[in-house]
Amino acid sequence: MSRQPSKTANIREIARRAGVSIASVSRALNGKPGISEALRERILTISRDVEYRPSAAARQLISGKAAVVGISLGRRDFELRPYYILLYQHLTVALHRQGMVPIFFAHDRTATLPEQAGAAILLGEFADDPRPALMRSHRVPFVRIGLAGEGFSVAPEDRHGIYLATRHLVEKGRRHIAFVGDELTSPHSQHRLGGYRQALDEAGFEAELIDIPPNLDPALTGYRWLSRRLEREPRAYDGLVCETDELARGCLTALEDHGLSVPGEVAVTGFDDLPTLAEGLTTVRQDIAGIAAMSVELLGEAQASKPPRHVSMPVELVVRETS
Amino acid sequence: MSRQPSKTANIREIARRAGVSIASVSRALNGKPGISEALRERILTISRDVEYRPSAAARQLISGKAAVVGISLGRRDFELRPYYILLYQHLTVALHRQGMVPIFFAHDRTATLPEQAGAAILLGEFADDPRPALMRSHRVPFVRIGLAGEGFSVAPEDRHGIYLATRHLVEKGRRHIAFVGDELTSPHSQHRLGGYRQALDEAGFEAELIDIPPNLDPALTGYRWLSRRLEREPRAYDGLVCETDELARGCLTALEDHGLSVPGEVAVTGFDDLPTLAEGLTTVRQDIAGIAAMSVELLGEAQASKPPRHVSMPVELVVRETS
DNA sequence: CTGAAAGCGCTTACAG
DNA sequence: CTGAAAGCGCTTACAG
Repeated sequence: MSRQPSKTANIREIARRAGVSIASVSRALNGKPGISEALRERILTISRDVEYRPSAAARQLISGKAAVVGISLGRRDFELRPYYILLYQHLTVALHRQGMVPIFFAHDRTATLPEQAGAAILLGEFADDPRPALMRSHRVPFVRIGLAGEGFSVAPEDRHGIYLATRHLVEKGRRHIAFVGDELTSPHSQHRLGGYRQALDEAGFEAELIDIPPNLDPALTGYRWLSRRLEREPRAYDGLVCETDELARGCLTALEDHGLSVPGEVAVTGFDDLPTLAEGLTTVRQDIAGIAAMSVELLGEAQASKPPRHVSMPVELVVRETS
Repeated sequence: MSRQPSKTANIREIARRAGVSIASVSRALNGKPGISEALRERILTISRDVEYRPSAAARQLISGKAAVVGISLGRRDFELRPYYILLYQHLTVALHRQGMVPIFFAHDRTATLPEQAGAAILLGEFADDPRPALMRSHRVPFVRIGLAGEGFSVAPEDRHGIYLATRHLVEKGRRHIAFVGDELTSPHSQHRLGGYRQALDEAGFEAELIDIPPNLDPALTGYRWLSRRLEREPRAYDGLVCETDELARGCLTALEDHGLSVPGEVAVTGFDDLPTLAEGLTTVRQDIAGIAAMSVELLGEAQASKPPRHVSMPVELVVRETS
């Protein structure tokens, strides 16, 4: 906004400033061997100073195989959830910044990814997911988002986030705190559930789980489930730790329809901090843009055959009106 | 799948086959002047034969301004709806086929689009939407999806689709058919509502509208609304024409919870034919991939300053178990 | 009307 | 470790 878009500096400009050849700059930038550490450092610094952005076009032209990154969406239309849309959004931006081009693949189209893309980002992984093996057999470098595992991966601190939310409710004096989750046996839920259990253990309280069957509409399903529960026992809980903001919204609506005040009689927390959806909701914020950027960074490492690693992205408790 | 990906023919290959220079091929392909009609025809024929695909990378490299297309999402987190995700998916693929690169812009980030992209696709337009004016003032060619209007646009046959669904219920012998919509006063709803009214008029029945307030979770909101209505008057309707599959899902659940059989006592239709969500649901199918492809085609026309046009994409009634 | 050549920004053998 | 040069596919002055 403030600064001129300016003809973004290219490799030649960096070479000029560093007083070296463009070949050296290219090597430094791409982490290729055959260059001294000192020179690499100097070049990297300069490229940062001039806010160098590689030209996707040029890279693609050379590689023939365009710098196309296939973004493989999750099974069971998990991908049709708000959280993922935000992720897509940031992923397209983060990839473009690095001169890469995104193409989306519905889960059942992922078999065609290797022939159209040179790298992949896997979303919504599940148990026995065939995609990692597929990528390996086609030698497609990939990063997965959401779960730690073999190879490169990025995930928010699920466990810690739920731990923070639960402990927050304990500190607020809540004693009957239930955990509301969607398919609690899934590996993904396991982490969040773990954080809940830990906080309750520390407080010496009993855990109580509300396991919503996997569903396309968590808010509606959560609403119905909680409504039935409250009909039988209106005072069952004074705190609800929800696995997602959507689930929290469903619970909030059910509480309202049953005349229970929030946070007076029941406190509620969510997870994700989605725009609009999390308005007024105490929740755990994920840095979705950060996750996207980190994924792309790791993808670069994967393409450079560096040793795999998992990165855990920090989360943050955001206290609003529901607790 | 069947044919080898094969190194796609390039401009040089076409020149070789035609026995001319690559400059002539380029001119022919791009409709540039300075080439005889006869030669142009010959070259065009050959390029068709070899299924020539221009290299986006090379073109971008030259134009400097990359073929970056900003996809601007709608207001109020409309974009967080399943339908749009499918659209994004097909849009990324369609753009890539034409050598263009997608970047997503959240609605409130659209102001930054002109400096980052050379063209735009606008989704989820609303009344007094400032985006078209913004694009014009920055001379960014654009296409909008979802509503006819000035300039280029693509939309499914909303009106006709709902007309088909409503007439279908009439033919099935339904007499008390209500229309369930989300924010019925919006321009988008107007079209669908029009199709409903037309079919009822033809049958000589009374229209009845169920207007769900605009909401982040249509399924839940529709569920609650219908539940209350059914508590007062269980036999109020024998047919429900829903504006979207999501709304239909909410209604179906409400009917189930009230012990009403579908389609025995009440028939239900949706709109969109979303995967999983529309399973077993009688609905109106949109050709989302077709809409995406057409948008990209029109974008090409917009960039070439051709006269603006609106394209209406056909829809199709899909009869399943709920009617 | 047609062609030979330069050049877009980058990577990568090939020399040194 | 470092550099000069070729080349990815295309467009566009510049000559003819």
